[in-house]
Amino acid sequence: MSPNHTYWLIKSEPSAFSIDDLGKAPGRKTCWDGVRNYQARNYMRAMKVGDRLFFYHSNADPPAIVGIAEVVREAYPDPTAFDKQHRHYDPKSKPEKPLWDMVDIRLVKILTRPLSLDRLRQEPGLKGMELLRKGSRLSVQPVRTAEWALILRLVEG
DNA sequence: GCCAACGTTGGC
DNA sequence: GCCAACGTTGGC
Repeated sequence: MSPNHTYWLIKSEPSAFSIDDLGKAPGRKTCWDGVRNYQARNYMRAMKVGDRLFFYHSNADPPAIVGIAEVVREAYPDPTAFDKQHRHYDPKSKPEKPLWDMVDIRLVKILTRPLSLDRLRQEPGLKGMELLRKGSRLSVQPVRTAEWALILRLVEG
């Protein structure tokens, strides 16, 4: 088993960008812009093409893992940080010295049966999962291989 | 809508 | 370097 992260979880509020939005995007691809947290950014920088991600709906009813995606382009500067009009504008990030990065992802599958946060909490094997940690707000986080495999088994019923 | 948890900012 | 104030996240 590789010591490097290969699995991740990314959060999105479905009212902002949902798994269905990803499914309807050209090529079922999107750039994952707008991340403005250093730890989340660093995790994105560690992503490799082919890494898989769980797509999680936060601020949703219910909050749940709703799909699987994969990394199709590794970290590169997030242009929304340079745009004064943009909601995620950050004057600290300059084109000649970008502070914030993004990756490109592609939808792999939409889960026919989403796995709710409640359901995940019922799994003893997921006790240490970052998503389930009290107060956890990281929007990009690593998922352990064992956690990934366990969740896939739940997905398959 | 509430509010706990968290990250960032800025005064000192 | 400390820490209060503030803004945001996200479950409920």
